[in-house]
Amino acid sequence: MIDVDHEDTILRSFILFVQTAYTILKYADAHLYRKARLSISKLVVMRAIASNNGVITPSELAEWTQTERHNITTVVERMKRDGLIRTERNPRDRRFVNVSLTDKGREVLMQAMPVAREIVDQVMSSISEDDAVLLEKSLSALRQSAHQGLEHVAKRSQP
Amino acid sequence: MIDVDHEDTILRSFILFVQTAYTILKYADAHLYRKARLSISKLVVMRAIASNNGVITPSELAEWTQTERHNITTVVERMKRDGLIRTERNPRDRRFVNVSLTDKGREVLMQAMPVAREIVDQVMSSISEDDAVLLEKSLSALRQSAHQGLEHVAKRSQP
DNA sequence: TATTGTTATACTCTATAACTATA
DNA sequence: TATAGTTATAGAGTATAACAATA
Repeated sequence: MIDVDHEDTILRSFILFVQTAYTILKYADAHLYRKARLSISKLVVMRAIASNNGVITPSELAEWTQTERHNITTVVERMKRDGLIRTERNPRDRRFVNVSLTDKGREVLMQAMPVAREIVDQVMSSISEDDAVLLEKSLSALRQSAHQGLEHVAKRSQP
Repeated sequence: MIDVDHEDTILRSFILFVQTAYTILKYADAHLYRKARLSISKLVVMRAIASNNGVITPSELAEWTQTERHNITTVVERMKRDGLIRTERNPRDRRFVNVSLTDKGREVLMQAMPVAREIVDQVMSSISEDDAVLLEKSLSALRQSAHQGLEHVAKRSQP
C-alpha cells in the first residue's frame, strides 16, 4: 500500500513538472516573440556569444545548448539571414568557424534582455527565495537523473 | 544589495528550471521513441482518449493538451496514418468528431505505459517523497504565474 | 450567427546519414 | 586518420489566416 501511494505521488509530481515546463516555455516563447521578435533558441545563442567574449564556434554552441552540430548549422543559418550574427573561418585553423554578433545583433540583444528579465520575474514572482533554494535542490537532482537516463539511451542506441 | 542577491537567486533558479525541463523532455522523448516508437504528444493523446471513456473530440483534446484545434487536426492526421486512432462524425450533431483508439492503438498504449513508468521512475528516483511534495508546491505556483503571464500575452495580442 | 473542425501555408526545431575541407 | 562543419532530407510541432459544414 505504501509503495502504491509513493508511486502515485511521484507520478503526479512528474506530470505536474511536465505541465509546468510546457506552460512556462510557451509563455516565455510567446512573450519574447511579441516583445523582441526573438525565439528562445536565438536568445540563447546570442547570450552564449556575449558570454564567450563575443566569439564562439559552432561546436561550442552545440555543447552550450546540449544539441548536435548540424542543428547549430541551421539556427546559425537563420540568424545570419536575420542579420543578427556573422561567421568567418579561423585563419589559423580553417576547420574552425568564428560566430559573432553584428551591430544589429548587439542592439536586438540589448532590447531582449529586459524582456527576458520580465519573463523570469513574472514566472518566479509566485515563490519565495527560500522556496527557490529548495526548488533548486530538487531540480539539480532531477536533472542529473534525467541526464543519466539520456546517457543510457544513447549507449543502447550504439550498434 | 539584498535585492540584487534575490534577483540572482531567482534568475539562477529559472535557468536551472529551463535546463532541467529540456533535459527531462529530451530523455523522455528519446526513451519513449526507442522503446515504443511513440512521441510524447501521441502518448498524451492516447492517454486522453483512454481517460475519457474511449472517446474524445478534437476540441476536448485541444483543451487537454493546452493547444489550438488546428494543431489537433495535424496530430490526429498523423496518428490515423499510423493506424493508432480512428475518427467518425457524431451522428447527433455532425459538427462534432469522435476520436477513438483502434485495436492497434490500444495494443501500442498497453506497451507504452510501462515505458512511461520507467521514464518517471528514472527521473524521480533521485528525490524523496517529502521533497516531491515540496516540489509540487513550488511547481503549482510557477505554473499559475506562467499561466497568468500567458493570458496577459494573449490579451495584448487582441486588436 | 455561433460553433466545430479543416485546409493552406510557413517557420522552427530536431534527427539520421552522408559529405567536404582542413589538419 | 581525426576533427570541424555542412548538406540533404525528413518529420514533428506550432502559428496565422481563411475556410467549410453544421446547428
